[in-house]
Amino acid sequence: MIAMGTDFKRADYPFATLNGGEDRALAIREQLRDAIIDRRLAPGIKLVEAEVGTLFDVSRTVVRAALQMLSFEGLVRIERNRGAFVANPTPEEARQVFDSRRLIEPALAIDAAGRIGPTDIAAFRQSLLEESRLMNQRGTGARRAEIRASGDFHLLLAKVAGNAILFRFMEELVARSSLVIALYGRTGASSCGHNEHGDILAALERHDGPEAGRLLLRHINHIEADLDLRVTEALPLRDALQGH
Amino acid sequence: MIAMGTDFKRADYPFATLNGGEDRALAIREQLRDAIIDRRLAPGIKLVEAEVGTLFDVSRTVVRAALQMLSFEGLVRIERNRGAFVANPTPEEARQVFDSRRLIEPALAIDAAGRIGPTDIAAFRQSLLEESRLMNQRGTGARRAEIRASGDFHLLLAKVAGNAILFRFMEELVARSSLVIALYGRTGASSCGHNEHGDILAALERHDGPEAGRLLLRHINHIEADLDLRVTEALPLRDALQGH
DNA sequence: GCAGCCGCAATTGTATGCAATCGTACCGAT
DNA sequence: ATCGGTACGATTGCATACAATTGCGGCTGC
Repeated sequence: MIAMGTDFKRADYPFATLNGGEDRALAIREQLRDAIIDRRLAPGIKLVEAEVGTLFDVSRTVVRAALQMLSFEGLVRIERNRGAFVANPTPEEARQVFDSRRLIEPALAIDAAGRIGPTDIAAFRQSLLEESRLMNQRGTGARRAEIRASGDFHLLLAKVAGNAILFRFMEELVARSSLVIALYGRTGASSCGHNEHGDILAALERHDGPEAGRLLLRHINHIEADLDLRVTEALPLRDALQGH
Repeated sequence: MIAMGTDFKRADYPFATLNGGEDRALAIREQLRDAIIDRRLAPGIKLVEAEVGTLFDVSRTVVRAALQMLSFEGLVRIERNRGAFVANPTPEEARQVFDSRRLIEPALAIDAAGRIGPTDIAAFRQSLLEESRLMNQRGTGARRAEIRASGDFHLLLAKVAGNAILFRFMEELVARSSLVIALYGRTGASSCGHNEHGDILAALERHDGPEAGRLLLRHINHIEADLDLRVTEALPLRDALQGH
Protein backbone atom coordinates (compact mmCIF):
# COMPACT_ATOMS: atom_id res chain seq x y z
CA MET A 1 0.00 0.00 0.00
CA ILE A 2 2.74 2.38 0.87
CA ALA A 3 4.79 1.26 -2.06
CA MET A 4 4.83 3.91 -4.70
CA GLY A 5 4.10 3.05 -8.25
CA THR A 6 6.87 1.94 -10.49
CA ASP A 7 8.49 4.70 -12.42
CA PHE A 8 9.93 2.77 -15.31
CA LYS A 9 9.32 5.29 -18.02
CA ARG A 10 10.10 8.42 -16.22
CA ALA A 11 12.26 9.70 -19.01
CA ASP A 12 9.63 10.37 -21.63
CA TYR A 13 7.56 12.89 -19.80
CA PRO A 14 7.60 14.82 -16.61
CA PHE A 15 4.91 12.37 -15.68
CA ALA A 16 5.50 8.77 -16.21
CA THR A 17 3.74 5.72 -17.31
CA LEU A 18 0.39 4.38 -16.47
CA ASN A 19 0.75 0.89 -15.25
CA GLY A 20 -0.76 -1.73 -17.46
CA GLY A 21 -4.38 -2.60 -17.95
CA GLU A 22 -5.24 -1.23 -14.55
CA ASP A 23 -7.25 1.82 -13.80
CA ARG A 24 -5.68 4.68 -15.62
CA ALA A 25 -7.36 7.44 -13.71
CA LEU A 26 -5.84 5.99 -10.57
CA ALA A 27 -2.39 6.04 -12.12
CA ILE A 28 -2.77 9.61 -13.28
CA ARG A 29 -3.87 10.64 -9.84
CA GLU A 30 -0.73 9.12 -8.36
CA GLN A 31 1.50 10.86 -10.82
CA LEU A 32 -0.16 14.19 -10.36
CA ARG A 33 -0.16 13.84 -6.62
CA ASP A 34 3.53 13.13 -6.56
CA ALA A 35 4.17 16.07 -8.81
CA ILE A 36 2.11 18.33 -6.59
CA ILE A 37 3.64 17.36 -3.28
CA ASP A 38 7.08 17.50 -4.88
CA ARG A 39 6.15 20.96 -6.08
CA ARG A 40 7.09 20.11 -9.61
CA LEU A 41 3.63 21.49 -10.22
CA ALA A 42 3.45 24.91 -8.64
CA PRO A 43 0.53 25.73 -6.36
CA GLY A 44 -2.17 27.68 -8.11
CA ILE A 45 -1.23 26.49 -11.55
CA LYS A 46 -4.05 25.51 -13.81
CA LEU A 47 -4.40 21.91 -14.91
CA VAL A 48 -6.02 22.01 -18.32
CA GLU A 49 -7.83 18.78 -19.02
CA ALA A 50 -6.81 18.46 -22.64
CA GLU A 51 -3.23 19.19 -21.83
CA VAL A 52 -2.95 16.59 -19.12
CA GLY A 53 -4.77 14.19 -21.38
CA THR A 54 -2.25 14.66 -24.15
CA LEU A 55 0.60 14.19 -21.71
CA PHE A 56 -0.72 10.87 -20.50
CA ASP A 57 -2.25 9.95 -23.80
CA VAL A 58 -5.77 9.53 -22.51
CA SER A 59 -9.01 11.33 -23.13
CA ARG A 60 -10.34 14.14 -21.04
CA THR A 61 -12.84 11.76 -19.50
CA VAL A 62 -10.12 9.93 -17.65
CA VAL A 63 -8.33 13.10 -16.69
CA ARG A 64 -11.49 14.50 -15.20
CA ALA A 65 -11.87 11.46 -13.02
CA ALA A 66 -8.32 11.84 -11.76
CA LEU A 67 -8.80 15.53 -11.08
CA GLN A 68 -11.99 14.85 -9.21
CA MET A 69 -10.18 12.41 -6.97
CA LEU A 70 -7.46 14.92 -6.28
CA SER A 71 -9.99 17.54 -5.41
CA PHE A 72 -11.40 15.21 -2.78
CA GLU A 73 -7.97 14.93 -1.26
CA GLY A 74 -7.65 18.67 -1.18
CA LEU A 75 -4.67 18.74 -3.50
CA VAL A 76 -6.61 20.28 -6.34
CA ARG A 77 -9.32 22.88 -6.33
CA ILE A 78 -11.98 22.62 -8.99
CA GLU A 79 -13.99 25.70 -9.91
CA ARG A 80 -17.02 25.15 -11.98
CA ASN A 81 -16.71 26.23 -15.58
CA ARG A 82 -13.22 27.44 -14.86
CA GLY A 83 -11.09 24.41 -14.34
CA ALA A 84 -8.81 22.62 -11.92
CA PHE A 85 -5.96 24.29 -10.07
CA VAL A 86 -3.20 22.94 -7.91
CA ALA A 87 -4.12 23.69 -4.34
CA ASN A 88 -2.55 26.69 -2.73
CA PRO A 89 -3.25 26.18 0.95
CA THR A 90 -3.51 29.25 3.10
CA PRO A 91 -1.70 29.44 6.42
CA GLU A 92 -5.04 28.92 8.10
CA GLU A 93 -5.58 25.70 6.20
CA ALA A 94 -2.08 24.66 7.09
CA ARG A 95 -2.83 25.18 10.76
CA GLN A 96 -5.96 23.10 10.45
CA VAL A 97 -4.02 20.30 8.84
CA PHE A 98 -1.61 20.21 11.74
CA ASP A 99 -4.36 20.55 14.31
CA SER A 100 -5.97 17.51 12.78
CA ARG A 101 -2.76 15.58 12.84
CA ARG A 102 -2.12 16.47 16.46
CA LEU A 103 -5.49 15.04 17.25
CA ILE A 104 -5.29 11.85 15.24
CA GLU A 105 -1.72 10.69 15.14
CA PRO A 106 -0.96 10.26 18.82
CA ALA A 107 -4.00 8.04 19.08
CA LEU A 108 -2.75 6.04 16.12
CA ALA A 109 0.60 5.68 17.82
CA ILE A 110 -1.04 4.16 20.86
CA ASP A 111 -2.98 1.70 18.77
CA ALA A 112 0.07 0.89 16.69
CA ALA A 113 2.22 0.25 19.75
CA GLY A 114 -0.19 -2.45 20.79
CA ARG A 115 -0.30 -4.13 17.42
CA ILE A 116 3.11 -3.71 15.92
CA GLY A 117 4.84 -6.90 14.83
CA PRO A 118 8.17 -7.94 13.34
CA THR A 119 6.99 -7.40 9.78
CA ASP A 120 5.86 -3.91 10.61
CA ILE A 121 9.13 -3.13 12.32
CA ALA A 122 11.03 -4.26 9.27
CA ALA A 123 8.94 -1.97 7.10
CA PHE A 124 9.59 0.94 9.42
CA ARG A 125 13.29 0.24 9.32
CA GLN A 126 13.22 0.20 5.56
CA SER A 127 11.42 3.52 5.55
CA LEU A 128 13.91 5.09 7.95
CA LEU A 129 16.78 3.83 5.88
CA GLU A 130 15.43 5.34 2.71
CA GLU A 131 14.76 8.55 4.54
CA SER A 132 18.26 8.93 5.92
CA ARG A 133 19.72 8.03 2.57
CA LEU A 134 17.81 10.94 1.04
CA MET A 135 18.63 13.22 3.91
CA ASN A 136 22.34 12.83 3.27
CA GLN A 137 21.96 13.77 -0.32
CA ARG A 138 21.84 17.37 -1.32
CA GLY A 139 19.83 19.08 -3.98
CA THR A 140 16.24 20.17 -4.04
CA GLY A 141 15.17 17.00 -5.76
CA ALA A 142 16.44 14.94 -2.87
CA ARG A 143 14.77 17.22 -0.37
CA ARG A 144 11.44 16.80 -2.04
CA ALA A 145 11.86 13.09 -2.09
CA GLU A 146 12.76 13.30 1.56
CA ILE A 147 9.51 15.04 2.36
CA ARG A 148 7.66 12.26 0.64
CA ALA A 149 9.65 9.56 2.40
CA SER A 150 8.98 11.25 5.69
CA GLY A 151 5.29 11.08 4.87
CA ASP A 152 5.62 7.39 4.28
CA PHE A 153 6.71 6.90 7.84
CA HIS A 154 3.51 8.45 9.10
CA LEU A 155 1.42 6.46 6.70
CA LEU A 156 3.07 3.30 7.85
CA LEU A 157 2.14 4.21 11.39
CA ALA A 158 -1.47 4.74 10.37
CA LYS A 159 -1.50 1.44 8.59
CA VAL A 160 -0.18 -0.47 11.56
CA ALA A 161 -2.77 1.15 13.78
CA GLY A 162 -5.30 -0.86 11.85
CA ASN A 163 -8.21 1.52 11.35
CA ALA A 164 -8.88 1.79 7.63
CA ILE A 165 -10.91 4.97 7.94
CA LEU A 166 -8.32 6.82 9.93
CA PHE A 167 -5.74 5.51 7.51
CA ARG A 168 -7.56 7.23 4.66
CA PHE A 169 -7.79 10.41 6.65
CA MET A 170 -4.08 10.26 7.27
CA GLU A 171 -3.39 9.74 3.59
CA GLU A 172 -5.09 13.01 2.96
CA LEU A 173 -3.45 14.80 5.86
CA VAL A 174 0.00 13.60 4.93
CA ALA A 175 -0.42 14.65 1.33
CA ARG A 176 -1.62 18.05 2.36
CA SER A 177 1.17 18.37 4.86
CA SER A 178 3.73 17.63 2.23
CA LEU A 179 2.33 20.37 0.10
CA VAL A 180 2.26 22.76 3.01
CA ILE A 181 5.84 21.96 3.95
CA ALA A 182 6.98 22.47 0.41
CA LEU A 183 5.18 25.79 0.41
CA TYR A 184 5.97 27.22 3.80
CA GLY A 185 8.99 25.21 4.90
CA ARG A 186 11.70 27.47 6.21
CA THR A 187 14.92 25.67 6.97
CA GLY A 188 16.26 23.16 4.56
CA ALA A 189 15.72 20.52 7.17
CA SER A 190 12.04 19.91 7.58
CA SER A 191 12.21 17.19 10.18
CA CYS A 192 15.88 17.50 10.99
CA GLY A 193 17.49 17.71 14.34
CA HIS A 194 18.14 14.21 15.50
CA ASN A 195 15.86 11.76 13.91
CA GLU A 196 12.57 11.83 15.72
CA HIS A 197 11.16 9.10 13.59
CA GLY A 198 13.76 6.76 14.96
CA ASP A 199 12.83 7.63 18.53
CA ILE A 200 9.17 7.08 17.79
CA LEU A 201 9.88 3.71 16.27
CA ALA A 202 11.91 2.77 19.32
CA ALA A 203 8.98 3.56 21.58
CA LEU A 204 6.69 1.55 19.35
CA GLU A 205 9.03 -1.41 19.51
CA ARG A 206 8.90 -1.21 23.28
CA HIS A 207 5.11 -1.21 22.94
CA ASP A 208 5.18 2.01 24.87
CA GLY A 209 2.16 3.63 23.28
CA PRO A 210 1.86 6.71 25.47
CA GLU A 211 5.50 7.59 24.97
CA ALA A 212 5.21 7.07 21.24
CA GLY A 213 2.21 9.35 21.28
CA ARG A 214 4.08 12.04 23.17
CA LEU A 215 7.04 11.86 20.85
CA LEU A 216 4.79 12.00 17.86
CA LEU A 217 3.02 15.04 19.19
CA ARG A 218 6.34 16.81 19.71
CA HIS A 219 7.42 15.74 16.28
CA ILE A 220 4.36 17.28 14.68
CA ASN A 221 4.93 20.45 16.65
CA HIS A 222 8.48 20.58 15.42
CA ILE A 223 7.40 20.22 11.85
CA GLU A 224 4.87 22.97 12.20
CA ALA A 225 7.30 25.20 14.07
CA ASP A 226 9.61 25.02 11.10
CA LEU A 227 6.98 26.58 8.88
CA ASP A 228 6.63 30.24 8.19
CA LEU A 229 2.91 30.75 8.39
CA ARG A 230 2.82 34.48 8.43
CA VAL A 231 0.24 35.77 6.04
CA THR A 232 2.37 36.75 3.10
CA GLU A 233 -0.42 35.54 0.93
CA ALA A 234 -1.23 38.75 -0.89
CA LEU A 235 -4.65 39.41 -2.22
CA PRO A 236 -7.31 40.73 0.16
CA LEU A 237 -6.74 44.09 -1.51
CA ARG A 238 -7.99 46.30 1.27
CA ASP A 239 -5.22 44.85 3.42
CA ALA A 240 -2.74 45.08 0.61
CA LEU A 241 -3.42 48.78 0.23
CA GLN A 242 -3.39 49.74 3.88
CA GLY A 243 -0.65 52.13 4.80
CA HIS A 244 0.37 53.25 1.33
CA MET B 1 -32.24 21.21 -24.01
CA ILE B 2 -34.82 20.95 -21.36
CA ALA B 3 -34.92 23.96 -19.15
CA MET B 4 -33.29 23.12 -15.89
CA GLY B 5 -34.79 23.75 -12.56
CA THR B 6 -38.13 22.33 -13.44
CA ASP B 7 -39.14 19.41 -11.34
CA PHE B 8 -41.72 17.96 -13.60
CA LYS B 9 -40.69 14.47 -12.81
CA ARG B 10 -40.78 14.61 -9.10
CA ALA B 11 -43.84 12.49 -8.75
CA ASP B 12 -42.66 9.79 -11.06
CA TYR B 13 -39.70 8.59 -9.09
CA PRO B 14 -38.47 8.08 -5.55
CA PHE B 15 -35.74 10.61 -6.13
CA ALA B 16 -36.65 14.16 -6.44
CA THR B 17 -35.52 17.29 -8.07
CA LEU B 18 -32.12 18.48 -9.00
CA ASN B 19 -31.73 22.01 -7.90
CA GLY B 20 -31.34 24.56 -10.58
CA GLY B 21 -28.43 25.44 -12.78
CA GLU B 22 -26.02 24.20 -10.16
CA ASP B 23 -23.85 21.20 -10.40
CA ARG B 24 -26.03 18.27 -11.17
CA ALA B 25 -23.62 15.59 -10.05
CA LEU B 26 -23.64 17.25 -6.65
CA ALA B 27 -27.40 17.13 -6.50
CA ILE B 28 -27.50 13.50 -7.50
CA ARG B 29 -24.97 12.67 -4.86
CA GLU B 30 -27.15 14.30 -2.24
CA GLN B 31 -30.22 12.42 -3.34
CA LEU B 32 -28.45 9.11 -3.44
CA ARG B 33 -26.80 9.71 -0.12
CA ASP B 34 -30.09 10.47 1.54
CA ALA B 35 -31.61 7.39 -0.03
CA ILE B 36 -28.74 5.25 1.19
CA ILE B 37 -28.67 6.44 4.76
CA ASP B 38 -32.46 6.25 4.89
CA ARG B 39 -32.09 2.73 3.61
CA ARG B 40 -34.51 3.34 0.82
CA LEU B 41 -31.65 1.88 -1.17
CA ALA B 42 -30.73 -1.44 0.34
CA PRO B 43 -27.07 -2.14 1.14
CA GLY B 44 -25.42 -4.22 -1.51
CA ILE B 45 -27.81 -3.25 -4.25
CA LYS B 46 -26.31 -2.43 -7.59
CA LEU B 47 -26.55 1.09 -8.93
CA VAL B 48 -26.63 0.79 -12.69
CA GLU B 49 -25.38 3.94 -14.30
CA ALA B 50 -27.89 4.08 -17.11
CA GLU B 51 -30.75 3.43 -14.74
CA VAL B 52 -29.82 6.19 -12.35
CA GLY B 53 -29.24 8.44 -15.33
CA THR B 54 -32.72 7.82 -16.65
CA LEU B 55 -34.18 8.45 -13.23
CA PHE B 56 -32.55 11.83 -12.92
CA ASP B 57 -32.67 12.58 -16.60
CA VAL B 58 -28.95 13.02 -17.04
CA SER B 59 -26.30 11.16 -18.94
CA ARG B 60 -24.10 8.47 -17.48
CA THR B 61 -21.24 10.93 -17.39
CA VAL B 62 -22.88 12.86 -14.61
CA VAL B 63 -23.99 9.77 -12.78
CA ARG B 64 -20.47 8.43 -12.79
CA ALA B 65 -19.20 11.59 -11.20
CA ALA B 66 -21.80 11.31 -8.46
CA LEU B 67 -21.01 7.67 -7.84
CA GLN B 68 -17.33 8.41 -7.67
CA MET B 69 -17.99 11.01 -5.00
CA LEU B 70 -20.07 8.58 -3.01
CA SER B 71 -17.37 5.97 -3.22
CA PHE B 72 -14.98 8.46 -1.65
CA GLU B 73 -17.38 8.88 1.22
CA GLY B 74 -17.57 5.16 1.66
CA LEU B 75 -21.27 4.97 0.95
CA VAL B 76 -20.77 3.23 -2.36
CA ARG B 77 -18.30 0.61 -3.41
CA ILE B 78 -17.11 0.65 -7.00
CA GLU B 79 -15.69 -2.49 -8.56
CA ARG B 80 -13.94 -2.08 -11.81
CA ASN B 81 -15.81 -3.37 -14.81
CA ARG B 82 -18.57 -4.51 -12.51
CA GLY B 83 -20.30 -1.44 -11.26
CA ALA B 84 -21.26 0.51 -8.19
CA PHE B 85 -22.96 -1.00 -5.17
CA VAL B 86 -24.48 0.52 -2.09
CA ALA B 87 -22.05 -0.01 0.76
CA ASN B 88 -22.69 -2.87 3.09
CA PRO B 89 -20.45 -2.11 6.03
CA THR B 90 -19.21 -5.04 8.04
CA PRO B 91 -19.35 -4.98 11.82
CA GLU B 92 -15.62 -4.40 11.78
CA GLU B 93 -16.04 -1.31 9.63
CA ALA B 94 -18.80 -0.18 11.93
CA ARG B 95 -16.47 -0.44 14.88
CA GLN B 96 -13.85 1.56 13.07
CA VAL B 97 -16.36 4.27 12.33
CA PHE B 98 -17.21 4.57 15.99
CA ASP B 99 -13.59 4.37 17.05
CA SER B 100 -12.90 7.29 14.78
CA ARG B 101 -15.76 9.25 16.16
CA ARG B 102 -14.69 8.62 19.73
CA LEU B 103 -11.35 10.05 18.82
CA ILE B 104 -12.48 13.09 16.91
CA GLU B 105 -15.74 14.29 18.36
CA PRO B 106 -14.76 14.98 21.95
CA ALA B 107 -11.97 17.17 20.66
CA LEU B 108 -14.45 18.98 18.49
CA ALA B 109 -16.67 19.50 21.49
CA ILE B 110 -13.86 21.18 23.35
CA ASP B 111 -13.12 23.49 20.46
CA ALA B 112 -16.78 24.20 19.94
CA ALA B 113 -17.32 25.07 23.59
CA GLY B 114 -14.76 27.80 23.25
CA ARG B 115 -16.22 29.25 20.10
CA ILE B 116 -19.95 28.80 20.34
CA GLY B 117 -22.02 31.94 19.95
CA PRO B 118 -25.66 32.93 20.07
CA THR B 119 -26.21 32.16 16.41
CA ASP B 120 -24.78 28.70 16.85
CA ILE B 121 -26.91 28.07 19.89
CA ALA B 122 -30.00 29.03 17.98
CA ALA B 123 -29.06 26.59 15.24
CA PHE B 124 -28.57 23.83 17.78
CA ARG B 125 -31.94 24.57 19.33
CA GLN B 126 -33.54 24.39 15.94
CA SER B 127 -31.91 21.05 15.33
CA LEU B 128 -33.02 19.65 18.66
CA LEU B 129 -36.54 20.82 18.05
CA GLU B 130 -36.73 19.10 14.72
CA GLU B 131 -35.27 16.00 16.24
CA SER B 132 -37.76 15.74 19.05
CA ARG B 133 -40.58 16.45 16.67
CA LEU B 134 -39.52 13.43 14.65
CA MET B 135 -38.93 11.34 17.72
CA ASN B 136 -42.52 11.74 18.77
CA GLN B 137 -43.77 10.54 15.47
CA ARG B 138 -44.06 6.90 14.76
CA GLY B 139 -43.40 4.96 11.60
CA THR B 140 -40.22 3.81 9.98
CA GLY B 141 -40.09 6.85 7.75
CA ALA B 142 -39.96 9.09 10.77
CA ARG B 143 -37.30 6.96 12.40
CA ARG B 144 -35.09 7.23 9.39
CA ALA B 145 -35.56 10.94 9.30
CA GLU B 146 -34.72 11.00 12.97
CA ILE B 147 -31.43 9.26 12.32
CA ARG B 148 -30.59 11.91 9.79
CA ALA B 149 -31.62 14.73 12.07
CA SER B 150 -29.52 13.27 14.82
CA GLY B 151 -26.59 13.32 12.43
CA ASP B 152 -27.24 16.99 11.80
CA PHE B 153 -26.59 17.72 15.44
CA HIS B 154 -23.16 16.22 15.22
CA LEU B 155 -22.39 18.01 11.99
CA LEU B 156 -23.40 21.26 13.57
CA LEU B 157 -20.97 20.58 16.35
CA ALA B 158 -18.20 19.93 13.87
CA LYS B 159 -19.03 23.12 12.05
CA VAL B 160 -18.90 25.23 15.16
CA ALA B 161 -15.54 23.71 16.07
CA GLY B 162 -14.20 25.56 13.06
CA ASN B 163 -11.79 23.10 11.48
CA ALA B 164 -12.83 22.59 7.89
CA ILE B 165 -10.86 19.42 7.44
CA LEU B 166 -12.24 17.73 10.50
CA PHE B 167 -15.66 18.90 9.42
CA ARG B 168 -15.28 17.01 6.19
CA PHE B 169 -14.13 13.94 8.05
CA MET B 170 -17.17 14.18 10.26
CA GLU B 171 -19.44 14.46 7.27
CA GLU B 172 -18.16 11.14 6.14
CA LEU B 173 -18.28 9.58 9.58
CA VAL B 174 -21.81 10.75 10.24
CA ALA B 175 -23.02 9.47 6.90
CA ARG B 176 -21.44 6.11 7.48
CA SER B 177 -22.79 6.00 11.00
CA SER B 178 -26.28 6.61 9.75
CA LEU B 179 -25.93 3.71 7.39
CA VAL B 180 -24.53 1.50 10.13
CA ILE B 181 -27.32 2.43 12.50
CA ALA B 182 -29.92 1.70 9.89
CA LEU B 183 -28.24 -1.64 9.30
CA TYR B 184 -27.41 -2.82 12.77
CA GLY B 185 -29.65 -0.70 14.96
CA ARG B 186 -31.47 -2.81 17.51
CA THR B 187 -34.01 -0.92 19.53
CA GLY B 188 -36.34 1.46 17.83
CA ALA B 189 -34.72 4.27 19.75
CA SER B 190 -31.27 4.85 18.38
CA SER B 191 -30.30 7.73 20.60
CA CYS B 192 -33.18 7.49 22.99
CA GLY B 193 -33.13 7.52 26.74
CA HIS B 194 -33.27 11.08 27.85
CA ASN B 195 -31.95 13.40 25.26
CA GLU B 196 -28.22 13.39 25.42
CA HIS B 197 -27.95 15.97 22.69
CA GLY B 198 -29.69 18.43 24.96
CA ASP B 199 -27.23 17.77 27.76
CA ILE B 200 -24.32 18.23 25.42
CA LEU B 201 -25.69 21.50 24.18
CA ALA B 202 -26.14 22.67 27.76
CA ALA B 203 -22.49 21.98 28.49
CA LEU B 204 -21.49 23.81 25.34
CA GLU B 205 -23.54 26.81 26.37
CA ARG B 206 -21.72 26.85 29.68
CA HIS B 207 -18.50 26.78 27.64
CA ASP B 208 -17.62 23.69 29.60
CA GLY B 209 -15.63 21.93 26.92
CA PRO B 210 -14.34 18.99 28.94
CA GLU B 211 -17.80 18.14 30.19
CA ALA B 212 -19.23 18.41 26.70
CA GLY B 213 -16.50 16.09 25.53
CA ARG B 214 -17.27 13.56 28.23
CA LEU B 215 -20.97 13.62 27.49
CA LEU B 216 -20.30 13.26 23.82
CA LEU B 217 -18.09 10.28 24.40
CA ARG B 218 -20.76 8.60 26.47
CA HIS B 219 -23.30 9.46 23.83
CA ILE B 220 -21.27 7.78 21.13
CA ASN B 221 -20.83 4.76 23.33
CA HIS B 222 -24.56 4.58 23.86
CA ILE B 223 -25.20 4.70 20.17
CA GLU B 224 -22.74 1.94 19.52
CA ALA B 225 -24.03 -0.12 22.40
CA ASP B 226 -27.43 -0.10 20.79
CA LEU B 227 -26.06 -1.83 17.73
CA ASP B 228 -25.99 -5.54 17.18
CA LEU B 229 -22.56 -6.07 15.74
CA ARG B 230 -22.39 -9.82 16.01
CA VAL B 231 -21.12 -11.33 12.83
CA THR B 232 -24.28 -12.56 11.20
CA GLU B 233 -22.75 -11.52 7.97
CA ALA B 234 -22.47 -14.89 6.26
CA LEU B 235 -19.81 -15.62 3.72
CA PRO B 236 -16.29 -16.52 4.86
CA LEU B 237 -17.16 -20.06 3.81
CA ARG B 238 -14.62 -21.93 5.86
CA ASP B 239 -16.25 -20.42 8.92
CA ALA B 240 -19.68 -21.07 7.54
CA LEU B 241 -18.89 -24.75 7.08
CA GLN B 242 -17.16 -25.33 10.38
CA GLY B 243 -18.89 -27.83 12.59
CA HIS B 244 -21.15 -29.39 10.00
C1' DG C 1 -27.43 -35.48 -16.31
C1' DC C 2 -23.52 -32.69 -16.04
C1' DA C 3 -19.13 -30.32 -17.04
C1' DG C 4 -17.18 -27.25 -19.95
C1' DC C 5 -17.34 -24.04 -23.66
C1' DC C 6 -19.18 -20.68 -26.71
C1' DG C 7 -21.84 -16.62 -27.73
C1' DC C 8 -24.95 -12.96 -26.69
C1' DA C 9 -27.03 -9.37 -23.87
C1' DA C 10 -26.14 -6.07 -20.48
C1' DT C 11 -23.08 -2.93 -18.52
C1' DT C 12 -19.00 -0.48 -17.84
C1' DG C 13 -14.68 2.11 -19.69
C1' DT C 14 -13.12 5.51 -22.86
C1' DA C 15 -13.13 8.70 -26.69
C1' DT C 16 -15.20 12.27 -29.10
C1' DG C 17 -18.50 15.87 -30.52
C1' DC C 18 -21.21 19.77 -29.46
C1' DA C 19 -23.19 23.48 -26.70
C1' DA C 20 -22.42 26.65 -22.79
C1' DT C 21 -19.32 29.47 -20.34
C1' DC C 22 -15.41 32.31 -19.35
C1' DG C 23 -11.79 35.52 -20.29
C1' DT C 24 -9.66 38.55 -23.29
C1' DA C 25 -8.74 41.53 -26.97
C1' DC C 26 -10.63 44.67 -29.77
C1' DC C 27 -13.39 48.67 -30.76
C1' DG C 28 -16.32 52.44 -30.66
C1' DA C 29 -18.42 56.09 -27.95
C1' DT C 30 -18.06 59.54 -24.62
C1' DA D 1 -7.68 58.04 -22.48
C1' DT D 2 -11.18 55.41 -20.23
C1' DC D 3 -15.27 52.95 -19.98
C1' DG D 4 -18.65 49.75 -21.87
C1' DG D 5 -19.72 46.39 -24.71
C1' DT D 6 -19.14 42.80 -28.02
C1' DA D 7 -17.13 39.18 -30.65
C1' DC D 8 -13.89 35.46 -30.58
C1' DG D 9 -10.79 31.83 -28.80
C1' DA D 10 -10.02 28.63 -25.31
C1' DT D 11 -11.85 25.45 -22.11
C1' DT D 12 -15.20 23.17 -19.54
C1' DG D 13 -19.88 20.51 -18.98
C1' DC D 14 -22.48 17.13 -20.79
C1' DA D 15 -24.23 13.73 -24.05
C1' DT D 16 -23.49 10.25 -27.08
C1' DA D 17 -20.98 6.71 -29.71
C1' DC D 18 -18.07 2.94 -29.60
C1' DA D 19 -14.94 -0.62 -27.55
C1' DA D 20 -14.04 -3.86 -23.83
C1' DT D 21 -15.58 -6.68 -20.16
C1' DT D 22 -18.63 -9.47 -17.54
C1' DG D 23 -21.80 -12.99 -16.62
C1' DC D 24 -25.42 -15.67 -17.94
C1' DG D 25 -27.79 -19.07 -20.64
C1' DG D 26 -27.90 -22.36 -23.79
C1' DC D 27 -25.48 -25.76 -26.36
C1' DT D 28 -22.57 -29.66 -27.12
C1' DG D 29 -20.34 -33.81 -26.07
C1' DC D 30 -19.50 -37.05 -22.99
